Order: sequence, then structure tokens, then C-alpha cells
Amino acid sequence: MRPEDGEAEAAAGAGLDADRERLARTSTAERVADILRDRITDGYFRPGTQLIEEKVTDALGISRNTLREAFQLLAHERLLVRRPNRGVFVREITATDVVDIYRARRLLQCAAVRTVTRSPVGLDAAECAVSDAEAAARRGAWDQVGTADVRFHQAITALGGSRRVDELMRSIGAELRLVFHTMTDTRGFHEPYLSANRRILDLLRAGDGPEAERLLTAYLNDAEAALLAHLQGPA
Amino acid sequence: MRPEDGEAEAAAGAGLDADRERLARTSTAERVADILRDRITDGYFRPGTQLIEEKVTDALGISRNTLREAFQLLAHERLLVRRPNRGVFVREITATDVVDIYRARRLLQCAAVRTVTRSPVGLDAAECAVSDAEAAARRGAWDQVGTADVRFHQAITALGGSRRVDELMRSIGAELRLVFHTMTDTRGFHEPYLSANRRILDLLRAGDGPEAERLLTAYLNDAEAALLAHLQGPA
DNA sequence: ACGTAGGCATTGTTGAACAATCCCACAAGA
DNA sequence: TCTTGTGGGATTGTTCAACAATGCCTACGT
Repeated sequence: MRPEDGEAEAAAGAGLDADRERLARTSTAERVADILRDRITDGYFRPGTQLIEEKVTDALGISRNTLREAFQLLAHERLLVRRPNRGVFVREITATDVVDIYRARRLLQCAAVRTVTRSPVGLDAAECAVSDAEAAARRGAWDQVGTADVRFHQAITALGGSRRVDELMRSIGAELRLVFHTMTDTRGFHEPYLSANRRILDLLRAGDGPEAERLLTAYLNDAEAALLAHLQGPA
Repeated sequence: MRPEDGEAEAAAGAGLDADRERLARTSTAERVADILRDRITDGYFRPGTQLIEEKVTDALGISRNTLREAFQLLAHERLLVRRPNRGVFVREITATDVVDIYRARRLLQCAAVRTVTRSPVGLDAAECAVSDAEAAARRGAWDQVGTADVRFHQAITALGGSRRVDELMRSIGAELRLVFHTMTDTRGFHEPYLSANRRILDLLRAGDGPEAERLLTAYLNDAEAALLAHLQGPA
């Protein structure tokens, strides 16, 4: 009955479902959100910074209403915080956030690892992320090591095979990058995990889920403790 | 330095952190979203219905911009779908959605169950939900049985202890209620799970995590199959 | 059956306006 | 010195009206 349901399979339009999203044009608010998201995740807007509506609308040449739609989008992604009648600020991650984030990661990532079988599939993205991290480390680009690390763990989570879970993990990854931007010694934080991630990947490829899970848990506990120490210290 | 950090503990304002949210007034857009969310989840707006901006603004006495903010909020919660230049519609859950949802539930809920110890805590909400479901069943209110079932499984997930995961599960629960509204034989669907949920709860209370997980997985597989059969059938 | 053209409804985006709220600095009082 | 009013200025919250852009539908011609 309805054109968008399942009738396409029968005719010549078979297998085009995956191309649907490429066809979707984005609204102005979404494009604005994309720009701001990039600026936040790459550290141009530091956590705590206020984004004043008038300034941004002038700089981007858009109307205030459109910008507010973009703000709301990013607030929903936890990259911005709206304080009513005071404005929007780049999110500042607290210690309780870190605790919750790592609790979520332990649940999500361990559950995902537990689904891998003897003949693991879909490890290409993880492999790519680990290689990128190692390459960035050789260049001394430790912030890029951080983003590659995030990508690696998103790839691990993706083994669970749920888009909804992946989306949550993507949001968590963005929050983590927010913390990274507040750190001074990025090398000291990221360097130990290069080999840890590589080992986890090898174990997964060998189909040794339980041991991979053990290493992953150790990594998560260690990283959580390091982040908490960082957040408690300079406060 | 900053007034909202930790200085309040010292003075007379100790222990007020928990009251912070009671003080937060909600914006108009959020309240509008609350209203629409209720109308959607209680089945007043059926899946597929278009929500026309002018009609809603007139009915609620708000401006178009504010309504569009509310729409965006609900679209982000997956209760509404925006089709560019065509309007917003109440979400219609498809078979692929159901598959993804149950994949996510298997990951989330099993991971949460696995965290319970010999002396389980925080089962009050689950107990309450099961009792409510049983009471609603005795009254023959099968739609309320459905919402209580959703609440039970949210309570299970909450054992994981992560706000972020809970939020995802809440969103999934709203999606499930959307499917329930498309069903005719709600009793036939929900009735078998009354005793299943009760048994899962008992096992959790006894601290028998592994057996609870086995039953939970069986429930999830069964419910998924039933929903898929329902969605494939009338199409 | 196919392509085209026009009309209509609806959404997308903008700009301006005004009210509500908050922050800050300064003054008054204990 | 510390606390408590009291403005003024800046910023956000919300509304309204207008116009452009888009998509759907129907009628028409081939």
C-alpha cells in the first residue's frame, strides 16, 4: 500500500535501501550543528566556553532561530549545555560523568566482545583505527592518537551489531574527546594504550573472546582511574 | 573559585545538590514535547500520523518556532520522523527496527543482569513493575500490562547502574510502546510474559544471575519473533 | 502509459520585536 | 567588613509575519 514499505524489492529498485541516506539533503540547522560539532570536538571551542547567539549568527550568516535549532541538536548530543536564560556552553565533563561513562562502556563493550565467534568478522574498522593510532603516535600527534583510540573502541562496540548501541557509543566518544582537550599530558595518557589496544585486537582476531574481555576490562578500569585522577587533581 | 563547584558544602547550603533539578524550570518547547510525547505513547497519535505545524500551534497556542523545537526534541527521541519539506510523522516501527532493538536489548539487559551479585540490590522498581503488570492483567487492561512490562525491563537494565544506558533503554521502551499500539491482540502477546517476568525477578532476587540471563534471553528471542511475525503478517 | 505544467498545501528560513531573566557593579545599611 | 537592596546592560525566550523552497496532486496533452 504505502510506497516506502517493501514494494521496491519486487521491481528494479532492489538493494537501494542503503543509498537512501545519501539522498537525504540536510537542513541548515543540521549543517550548522555539523560545523559547531567539528569545532567542539577538535578543541577550537574549549569546554566551558559560552556560545553567544548573536556572535555565532553573525559569523555564520544564519538566523537566530536556525542557530537555536542547531544548539538544541548538540545539547541533545551532550556536547553543549543549556543553562536557561543564561546561554549555551560547551560541555564540561565532571567526575560523575566519567564514572557513568565507564560504567556504560564496561556494559556495552564487554557485551559486544562477548558476541564474537571463532571466526570473527567486521574487525577491519578496528584494525584501521589501531594502525592509525600507531601512525599518529610515530608522528607525535597525540590528540590524533586519542581520536583513533576512540574510534577503535567504537569499532569494538560495533561488533554488537546494534545501530542504537553504536549511536550511544558515538556520543560517549564525543564526550571523551571533550575530556582529552582538558588534559596537558596527552602522551602520558594515551601511550600505554597503544599496545593494549593492539593486543585486544589480536585476541579478537584469534577468536579468544574471554581473554579479550579481560584485557578490555583492565583497560577500562585503568583509563577511568587515570581520567578521575586528572579531574580531581587540578580542581 | 566558581560558585557552583564545591564551596556550598562548607556553608549552610550543604546537601542541596539533589534538589538542583527541582529548581530547573523547563522551557516551553520542552513542555510542548512532554505533551506530544504523552499523546504519542498513549496512542492518541497513531504511528504514521502527520503532525501539521499549523494545526498543532493553533491547538496549543504556541508559535511555530517553539513547536519546531519540540518536534526536533521528539525526532531525536525517535518518536517522530522528519521528512524534509514534507512534515513530521509519528514514527512507524519497521521489522529492521525490531531486529536492531532486540539486538540492543540482548546486549544491554544481559550485561546488566550479569552485574547482579549474591545479595542483589535495587530490585524494588522491578518488583513494583511486575506487580503492576499482574494487577493490570487481572483488570484486563492489556495496554497497561504492556507499559508495565516495558517498565520492568527498564528496571532490569537499570541494574547496570549507568544513566546513559538507562536513557537508551527508555528510548527503546518508547519505541516498543509504539509497536504495541499497532497490535490488535495485545492480550495474546503480553499474557505469556507475565509469569516469565515474575520468574526472572525471583531468580534475580535469589542471586542466580546465569539462570536469569538464560530466561531473559529466551524471553527476548520469543518477543522479537512475535513482533516480527506481527509486522510481517499484516503487511 | 508517459511527460509536462500549474495550483495548492506545507515546510524552511529569515528578520524584527518585545518580555523575561540573569549578571555585575555600586550604594546603603548593620 | 560583611551583607543586603537596586539599578543598568547584556543575553536569552518567545512570538509574529513574511517569503522562498519544496513536494503532492490534478488536469492536460501526447
